[in-house]
Amino acid sequence: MSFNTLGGTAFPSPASGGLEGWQRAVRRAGHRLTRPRRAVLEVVAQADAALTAAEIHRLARDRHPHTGLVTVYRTLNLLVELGLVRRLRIEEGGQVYLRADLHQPGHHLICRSCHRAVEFPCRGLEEVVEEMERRTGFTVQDHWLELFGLCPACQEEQEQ
Amino acid sequence: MSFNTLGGTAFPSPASGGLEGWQRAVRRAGHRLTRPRRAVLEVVAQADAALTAAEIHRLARDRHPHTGLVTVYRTLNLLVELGLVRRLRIEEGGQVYLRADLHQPGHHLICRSCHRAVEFPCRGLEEVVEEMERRTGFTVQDHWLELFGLCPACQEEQEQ
DNA sequence: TAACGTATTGAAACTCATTTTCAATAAGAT
DNA sequence: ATCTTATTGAAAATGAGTTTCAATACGTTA
Ligand SMILES: [Mn+2]
Ligand SMILES: [Mn+2]
Ligand SMILES: [Zn+2]
Ligand SMILES: [Zn+2]
Repeated sequence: MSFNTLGGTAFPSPASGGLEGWQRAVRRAGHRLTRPRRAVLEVVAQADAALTAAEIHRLARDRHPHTGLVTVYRTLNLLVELGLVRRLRIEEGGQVYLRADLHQPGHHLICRSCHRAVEFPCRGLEEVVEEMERRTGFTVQDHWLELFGLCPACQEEQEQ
Repeated sequence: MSFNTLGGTAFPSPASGGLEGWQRAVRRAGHRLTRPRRAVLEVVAQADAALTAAEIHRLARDRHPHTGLVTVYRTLNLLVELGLVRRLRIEEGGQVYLRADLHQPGHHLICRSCHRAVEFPCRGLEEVVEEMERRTGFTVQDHWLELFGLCPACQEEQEQ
C-alpha cells in the first residue's frame, strides 16, 4: 500500500461508463477533442486511484507520444472545471488528480512522524452517526474523520 | 464558520507556560537558542491561529530585524519535528503552522446554521479504526471526528 | 475533399514557496 | 577569554505549476 494512493484499488469503483461521457462533456463545453486531450482523458477516466500530473503525463505518452506536460496540466484543469476530476493537495505541496466519483472528502490517515496523509473511504460510520443524532437531536448532513498515528514505514523506523 | 478556520477560539488554549517550555525542549534536544530562533518561537508560541511562514517572518522581524526567511523555515521544521507545532496544508496549496495544542483532535457536532459546536462522547468507532489499520498498515493513535448538520433549534426554525 | 479561422499545442521562460550551499558568525562549553 | 562548531543569511538551486508565443491541427464550411 503506497502512501500516495488515494481512492486506492482496495476499494472498487462504481461502474464508470466514464470515458464517452467525458468526451461528450468536453465537446458540449465547446472544446476540441485533440489527440493529447484524448490521451489524458483516457488515462484519468480509467485510473481507479489518484495520479500526479507527472504520472498522467507518462501514461498519456503511451497513447500519444508527443503529448507535452503543459497540455496535461491544461487538460486536468479543464476536467476539474467540468467537475469530472478532483484536485487533491497532498504531502509536500504536491497535487494529485482523481476521478470525482472516487473522491470521498474528509477522511484521512495522517502519520505523526512523516506527516503524510492518506485518504480513505469511510465505511461503517452510519451507526455512530445515527446514535449521535438520537442522543442530541442534531440532523447530521456530513462528517469529517481524521485518524492520527504512524504509517508502516515510520513504524519500522521506530523499531530500530 | 468554515472548515478552514484553523485555531481560533474553537479550541481554547490550555494554560500555555508554552514559551519557556518550548525553549527548554529546544535546548534539551541539543539545539542552541539563538536570537532568530527565539524570535520565531515567541511569535508561534503566542499565536492563537495558524500562520504562514511569510507571516511568521514578518512578525519575527519585529523582535529581531535581521531574521532571515530561511531561518524561519528551518526553525519551523525543528518545531514540527519536536512535536510542538503542526504543519497544515491549506486548500490553496500552501502550508500553515499552528501550535500543536490548538490542533487537538476532538469530537464535535457543528451546526451549519448557528455555528454552535457541541462536544459528544465518541462510541463505536473502534471497528472503523481497526478496519482501516488492517487495510493500510497504519497504527492509529488518535482520531478526530466532526459531524456537520443542523441543531434542533435551527431545524425548527427552518420548518417555518 | 480542400480551404479556412482559430483553439490548442509544446518549448522555453517564468513564478513562487521551499530547500540547499557555503563562507561568516555567534552560542555556549571549558 | 578562548575555542569548537551549530547556526546564520545571501544567493543559488529546486520543483511543481503557469504564462508566452509562434507553429500546428481540429473541425466547421464550402
Ligand atoms: Mn464517511
Ligand atoms: Mn473518539
Ligand atoms: Zn510516516
Ligand atoms: Zn444551529
